[in-house]
Amino acid sequence: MLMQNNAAFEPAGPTHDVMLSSLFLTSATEAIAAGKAICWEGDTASHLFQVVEGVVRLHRIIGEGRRVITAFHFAGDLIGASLQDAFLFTAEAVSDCKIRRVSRKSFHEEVARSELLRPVYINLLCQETAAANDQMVLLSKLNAEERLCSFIVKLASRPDAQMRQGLLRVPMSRQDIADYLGITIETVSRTITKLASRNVVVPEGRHDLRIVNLNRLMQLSGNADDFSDKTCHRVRLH
Amino acid sequence: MLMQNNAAFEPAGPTHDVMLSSLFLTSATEAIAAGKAICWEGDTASHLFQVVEGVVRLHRIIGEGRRVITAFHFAGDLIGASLQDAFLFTAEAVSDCKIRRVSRKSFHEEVARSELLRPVYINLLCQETAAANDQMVLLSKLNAEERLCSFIVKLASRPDAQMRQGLLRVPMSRQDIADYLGITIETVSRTITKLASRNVVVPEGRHDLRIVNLNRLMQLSGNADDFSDKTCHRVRLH
DNA sequence: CGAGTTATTGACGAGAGTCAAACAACGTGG
DNA sequence: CCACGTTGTTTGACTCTCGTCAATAACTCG
Repeated sequence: MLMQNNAAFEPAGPTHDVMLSSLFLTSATEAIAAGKAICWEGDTASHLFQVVEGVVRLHRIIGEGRRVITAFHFAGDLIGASLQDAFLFTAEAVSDCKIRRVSRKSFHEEVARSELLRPVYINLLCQETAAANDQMVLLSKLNAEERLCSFIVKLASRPDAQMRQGLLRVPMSRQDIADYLGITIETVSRTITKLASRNVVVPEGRHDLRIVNLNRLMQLSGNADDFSDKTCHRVRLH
Repeated sequence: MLMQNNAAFEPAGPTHDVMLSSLFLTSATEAIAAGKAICWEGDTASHLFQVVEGVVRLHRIIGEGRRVITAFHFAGDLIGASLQDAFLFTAEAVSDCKIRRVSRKSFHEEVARSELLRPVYINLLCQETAAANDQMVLLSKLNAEERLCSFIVKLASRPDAQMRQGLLRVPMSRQDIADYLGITIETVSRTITKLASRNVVVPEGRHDLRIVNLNRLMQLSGNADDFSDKTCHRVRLH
């Protein structure tokens, strides 16, 4: 599995963020309380959003209460860049968030106008597709332990991961993690317990994980080969 | 599950195809024998391809021989539109194929130059993401029967599906289907047998399915609600 | 501090995976 | 055109991972 970028959750790379972010700077930030929705699946996608602070989850509901989380978005990320007419997901704040919004119309006008912005935007779309492909691989072929380990590694690999002394912040609930990884909350729980007993990661409260053995964690994630160079050095434990 | 377009396998819509296709018309068609590769995962993505004839599968290999097929591409479809530097998949001919190629460089130059082509290209990228999201939902939450039914419905919904008297051509092997749906070849086989015993679809040879009860098939695909209007009328049995 | 929510643990079962054997389809050469 | 070998598919028996249901425990927040 090729991880072509470190942006496994969010599509935007750090350098590019800055450029597209400029389009959002004119609009005021809105505060979204944890659990509240930002937009709804099926609604007309009249706006794009940027996460300024906090974490957002995108999900779909299919029949009798089956929920699939298709992505998490973090500070700096754009939401809705790859939409045509309607939202293909409901976006909700995982934690208390601050967001900005711009109309889809003006966003596309600005992008169409600027020779500089255009490749950045296209790059963003490509990264979104790549991230979706990675997730397809995870959902197709990895077992529960591999899924969870690869999730934790990705979280820990984020440049803005709030980690000190190997303590990783996990803003989302077990249910969120389960729905993102295509397993149940019980399996998430059991897998964490198993990893803890083997001293790979140890939970500290509901929203923190102590990363005890990062190498082991990466091996267990089932993409050991890929994390060899690029991703590895991004993970700093202190 | 929202199916925002009929292009579930291939990202390009019929009207748009024509426009981007024009970029390929200057290059000669190449014949690719069934089973032969067109490009390899990890290689520099120096070219984009268009399928002129036949069916192509995109796949990734992860550790000890686990293969994931991320997409099938049919006549008219572009391969590699969402790539940045390297191929994120290996592309192979499912059946004997004809393809055209253009260099990524010239493709992007042409797109950048043309006010008309640009939105078409962006549209294509968005549809690719949407298709990937649909697949994520399938892989996350549908059981074997739902996966297979939704696969068959998608195949049958293609405008160019070679169907007469309810006979649907299935160019890919059971193994291909299994690797695309995230199940095993045995499960695919057993599920087809079960569907046949219930008179929903009946296999005729290895590469044809008789669609006996399309409504039932759509119900079983687990997205019954969505296929109600849009997709339904695209499926013509005769 | 206590009610409500979220997470963990246990017991059990079902769906899908694995391994292996039989079978059918297809293509080739006699 | 049929026999044969190869390849792909189906079926069976068994296993195992993960899902389900239910009870307990831990955390959070007013």
